[in-house]
Amino acid sequence: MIEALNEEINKFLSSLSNIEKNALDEIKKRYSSGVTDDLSKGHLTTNVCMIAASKLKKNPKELAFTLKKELIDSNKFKSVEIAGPGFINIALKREDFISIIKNINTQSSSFGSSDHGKNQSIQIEFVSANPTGPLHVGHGRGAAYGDAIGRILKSSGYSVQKEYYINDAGRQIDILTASVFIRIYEEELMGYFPQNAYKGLYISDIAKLFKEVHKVAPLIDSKELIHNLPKDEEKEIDELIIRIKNKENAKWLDIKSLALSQVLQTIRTDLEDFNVTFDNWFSESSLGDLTDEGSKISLAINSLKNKGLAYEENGAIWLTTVKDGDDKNRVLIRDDGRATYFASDVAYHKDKIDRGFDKLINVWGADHHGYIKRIEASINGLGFDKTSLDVRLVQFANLFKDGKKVKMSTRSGEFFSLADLINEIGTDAARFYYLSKQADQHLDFDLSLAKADSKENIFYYIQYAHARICSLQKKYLNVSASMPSEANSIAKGSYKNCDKLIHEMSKYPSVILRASLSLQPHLIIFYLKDFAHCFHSFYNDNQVLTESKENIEAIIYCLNAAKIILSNGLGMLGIKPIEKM
RNA sequence: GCGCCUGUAGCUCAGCUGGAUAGAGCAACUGCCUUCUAAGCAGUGGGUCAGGAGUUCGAAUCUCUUCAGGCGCGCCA
Repeated sequence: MIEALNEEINKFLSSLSNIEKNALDEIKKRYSSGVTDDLSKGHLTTNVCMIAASKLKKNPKELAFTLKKELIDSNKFKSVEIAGPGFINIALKREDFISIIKNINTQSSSFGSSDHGKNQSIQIEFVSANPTGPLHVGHGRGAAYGDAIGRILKSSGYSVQKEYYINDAGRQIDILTASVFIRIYEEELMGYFPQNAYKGLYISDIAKLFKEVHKVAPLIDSKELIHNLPKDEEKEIDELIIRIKNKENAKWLDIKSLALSQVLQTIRTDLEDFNVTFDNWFSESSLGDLTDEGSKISLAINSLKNKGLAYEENGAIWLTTVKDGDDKNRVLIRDDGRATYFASDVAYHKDKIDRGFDKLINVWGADHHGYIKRIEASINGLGFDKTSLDVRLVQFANLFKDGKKVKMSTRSGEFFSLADLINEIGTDAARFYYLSKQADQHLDFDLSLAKADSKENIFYYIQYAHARICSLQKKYLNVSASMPSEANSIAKGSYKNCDKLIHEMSKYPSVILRASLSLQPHLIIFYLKDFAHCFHSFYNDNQVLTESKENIEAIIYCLNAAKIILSNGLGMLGIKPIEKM
């Protein structure tokens, strides 16, 4: 019915005298019509008169008076009122208001979806954690967020691709490989273990597996490998890596290959358990090498050089990023000839754009915010529109258990992994609490609360509403052959108590649209909380199953719509509704 | 020092491209279970939207500024 209202409003706007086309277009763009906050203001409301008034320098109430008359004359609505500074509030005819129930039941799982995206292609890159160990709870938030906005955008009519970028080419992978190497040759190396190697149990597991699948030949010279290494922790591990690569290259490559595939498999499994899947896994190493002139990384850097944006200084190759607002220019190729992580990233983003997406979304940890300017500069430099990239920052989540903060560090091996979290509270509750606050804000994740059977656990509050409806339906089907398909007594007005519930349901599509435009899943959570409250209140006021047969049918039909709302809303968050508590 | 984010009820947070009396949960206090799941409902109290100035019909929302807190400022990834 909002469409019908807007149609009348547009007719009204066009009929205004002395209106320029520009002004008309702007008013049409800026005004909004929607569902009222609550029934005391009618069903629908529009601010068009206030918007038009400021544009046309007229009195909003005068405009409202004229519009009101035309809306009444259209005979499409039950009543029209002017309110406050110039709002127009509309009450729908009973049958139009009630039609929302049938609408939801008919559209069912697709209710709330739209074609707003017009099938534009969006690529979302998220998680992309270094494959050096299992995912921790910090990664979980990015995973939940990226996956949720993927689901929301898809339902809003976008063609979505979800991608994981595997940083499998850098120093971190070398450290991972060295860590496994040391565990494999623990005895020969006489228990030597550098400070900066990864200490997690999974390293030993990979070492053990390696020994099972490969014939482990003895080291050529174990003493030489660890003899007289630098004292500095960083230099120590780097020197060790160089020595192993030089002296034991075949073993190094075998170990690296197994370590990487094992860690990636763990990550993939953890994500699947977390109900997150990717359409594409993109490997950094596939960007190739600087020594290969035809590689993606060489082509990207040459393109920047040819445009005069990359220059040499102090033996390194730099990209001018300052003109795009960066603090300083950035190094692409180090003075020793190796590419930086940034160079790979430039090539990666070029590749993404070359693949033809209309829009790219990167979900990054908030600690990377200083990185945005330079990547935008590189996109600009490559001749693309930097506004096609939207970087969404996700703040770290602090985990609290029994009132104490849980620390996380991959290297020390002491961390609360995503898998631990899933074991502790389950995938759905974990996703729910990750998404319960704006992604770019700090989140205190309280494990005890997420598990609690108490009122303050909003996750169960919402699920409880769904379960209660399921329970009613089950009881109804004990005495009836099939689910009802009409809400006659509500339509006739002989059962009015659920109007508030219906009104609340009618807000759902606009909530989804708003969440998709702003990429904010938490809006859905807040809506669901309000909606669940509305349902619980209704449930408390009515003894449904003792009503007349006609009323029972009408209410069960109506509550099925409510169940669809809850189920669809949770579905946007990747959460399964609970049928029984 | 520069940049980004944040400051709303005792606590944790919502608040749409500026709109109607600033909302919710928890905590506190009152009530509601012989009836569909009380993990529920109804109600009461609680606010100078950090401070100040500006923009306008209208500001928690936009601009400037002060104060307070967090994060980032590598030829790391």
